[in-house]
Amino acid sequence: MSTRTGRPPKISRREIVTAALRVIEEDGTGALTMRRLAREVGSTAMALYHHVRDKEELLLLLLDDYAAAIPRPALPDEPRERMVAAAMAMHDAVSGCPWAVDILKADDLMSVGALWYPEQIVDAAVHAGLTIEEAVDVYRIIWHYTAGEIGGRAAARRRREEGGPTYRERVFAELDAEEFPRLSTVARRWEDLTARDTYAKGVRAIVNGLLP
Amino acid sequence: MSTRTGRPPKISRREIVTAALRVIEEDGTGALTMRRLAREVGSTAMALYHHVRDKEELLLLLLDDYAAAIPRPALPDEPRERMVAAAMAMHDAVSGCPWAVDILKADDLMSVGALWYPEQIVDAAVHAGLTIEEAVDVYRIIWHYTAGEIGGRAAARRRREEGGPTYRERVFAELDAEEFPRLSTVARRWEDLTARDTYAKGVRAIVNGLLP
DNA sequence: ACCTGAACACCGTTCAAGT
DNA sequence: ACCTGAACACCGTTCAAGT
Repeated sequence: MSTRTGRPPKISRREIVTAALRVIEEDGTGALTMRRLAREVGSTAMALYHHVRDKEELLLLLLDDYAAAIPRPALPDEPRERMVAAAMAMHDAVSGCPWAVDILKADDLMSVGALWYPEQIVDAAVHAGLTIEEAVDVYRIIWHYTAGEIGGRAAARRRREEGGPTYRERVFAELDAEEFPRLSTVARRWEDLTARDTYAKGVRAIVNGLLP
Repeated sequence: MSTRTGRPPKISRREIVTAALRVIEEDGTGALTMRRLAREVGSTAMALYHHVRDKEELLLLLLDDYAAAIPRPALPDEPRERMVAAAMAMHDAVSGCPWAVDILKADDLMSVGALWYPEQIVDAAVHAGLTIEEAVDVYRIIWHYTAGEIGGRAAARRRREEGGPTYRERVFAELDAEEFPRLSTVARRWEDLTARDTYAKGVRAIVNGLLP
């Protein structure tokens, strides 16, 4: 029997997390401030601190909530293909919330709700003949690659939205063909060349390069 | 003959950049604020805006300066080995300034001063038999992996310095062995397993996986 | 041309007080 | 127990004025 006393809560963690996800979805991760979030749940910024320790804990909650909600695809049995498929599913999941990379990378591992991906990758690697230690290495290499790819793409999009010539464009426009013979031949096509999605190609290379 | 008039400058771009690098070296990238930097050069925050457009341009200048100062290693002739060596040199260079990842990734390419690395990698890839388009893909995959690895390691170090149990530690302590059979067997060794430097292993895998 | 001080519009977070 | 308002200690940047 619950006999807790005191003022009944006006807002819940659930409400806060839901509102936070909505804010990010609508106005991007930069818009998620404690004050904005408070306004969103009809309260004050300081009330939030009664439900989450600080902003970092909030982001962690957010991530768990988000990750747990994503459906898990059926994976092929063959270990190689299973690793690639699990990596791509992980990539898709995190692509949906690029802000998560900044939280996740701190521990080079995902939140509870997202541990399914590393579990699958490590398990498949062991089935492919690696030791558990090697399998962990493989997972981490794949994760670093995934985090780098998503981080890069998120930053590129942000830059594109801001408009105006990027630093790279300025640099590439006056590239010295003597010093950079290869880069100068692709300078004008760089935008197109780098717009292609090469994630799968990279994952396959890593998997093929690391499995016996 | 220079006949420019007006008040003579008290501070120069050079001075600003040098001071900024010193601040970062001494107190980390988080300590680099316009106000702190101004104090360091004996001026006001607002005076800085007469020499750099905004903080982003300052960071770009910083990066160029830093990258240009790094000595370039001699690379082996054999294309595969050259790619690996160039990637590792790039990794070393950027490791020295993890803050650079955030600037660089926006354009998935480096500053002028650092263009040497992609040039070498792309060139070696072409010598290994790839088309220029494929070579650019390889470079980008390597770069994403490199950025992810450095970003992850920088974040891990930051976290370690802060002390206290990480989120991962808490999660791993109560990991369900039924749901995560693989991860739970390595949970207690995770710290050690992930402390190992696997960058070279990853780069070799990518190179071997992508070259014919 | 270059520098300054005051001010703007923000942050995350703490603290003492209210209900 | 939960919420509030005021305040602290910051940010990057703009603007009008000085030399």
